[in-house]
Amino acid sequence: MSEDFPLTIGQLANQAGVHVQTLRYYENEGLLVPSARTAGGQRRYSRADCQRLHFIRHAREFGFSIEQIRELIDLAAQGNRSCAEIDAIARRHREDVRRRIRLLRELETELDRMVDECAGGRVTECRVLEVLGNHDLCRTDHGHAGESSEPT
Amino acid sequence: MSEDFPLTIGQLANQAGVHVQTLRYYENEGLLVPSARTAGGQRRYSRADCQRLHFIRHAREFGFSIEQIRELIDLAAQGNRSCAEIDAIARRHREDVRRRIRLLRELETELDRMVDECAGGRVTECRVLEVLGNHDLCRTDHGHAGESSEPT
DNA sequence: CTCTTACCTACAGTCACTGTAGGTTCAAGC
DNA sequence: GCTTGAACCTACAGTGACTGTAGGTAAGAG
Repeated sequence: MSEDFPLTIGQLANQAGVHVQTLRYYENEGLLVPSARTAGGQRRYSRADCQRLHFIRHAREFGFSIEQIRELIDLAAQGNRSCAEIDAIARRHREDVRRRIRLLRELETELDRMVDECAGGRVTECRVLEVLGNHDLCRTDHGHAGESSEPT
Repeated sequence: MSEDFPLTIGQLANQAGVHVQTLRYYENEGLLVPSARTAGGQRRYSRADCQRLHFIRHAREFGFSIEQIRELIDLAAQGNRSCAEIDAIARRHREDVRRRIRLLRELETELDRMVDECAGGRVTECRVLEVLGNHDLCRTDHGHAGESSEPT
């Protein structure tokens, strides 16, 4: 299952469960530059590169942005400093997640009312269309709950 | 406050609280084609156009995608049909919202553990970095909670 | 008739990838 | 050493729902 280091891009992608293009993208973004290349220009990833990728992937699963991960990696490299800045990034992200949950729950409430009140007749008397056409039928000021393009 | 119809793009944008470019984008997408243009080529929006925009904006606030809104408008135009398809779109969307809430709550749990356990010392002993570097420290299989690029 | 404001089209940028085209390198088998 | 096929390379376009910009045109007031 485990292969010898250094790994090719395909071996690393396979091991980490990401696409080859994703690794090239991370390199472009300066997150994961392979520690070597062959004479012919092919990427070779060391064990440290591999650990770094796992850190990046895990942080992505936690919903941190590429930019935040870049900051985390930069801060992590200065082991002697206080970890206050790292904590601040994580706390800010948690606030963001909480805010998104709040907005989505308001949205769910409105969707529940809309869907449950529709008696299922003709289109002309559809409650869903009625609610969408008239903001006064909403209980909460759901304002901008669903439309922002923020990640889940 | 209210202006006479037909409205210019700027007047309509102002009234609806969207950017002028957004209206041009909706036209490109076939969602809101103004019912007239001046001899010089400037857009003029009727009262019906205005109502349609409010429908679109409200649906966007509900988190429906442009594609879903296109379908809703198409279905709404066939007033005599059963509204089952409209309900289905709304129900599917509600399921999606619920799934996103579930994933975000798992994420919040992990972030809570991570942030709360960090004692705030040096970077080298930072719990946040430790958790991100080692998936075994997670309680749940948060897998793909935070990384998908779905809208809030 | 001028001036300013608002409008026009067309295109690039956002985010975190994903997909494609067209060409090159590597490692294995002969 | 040579051939073959898989994996690799770069560069660029596309996703969704906008937002921002450049360079030019129309409308309406004075």
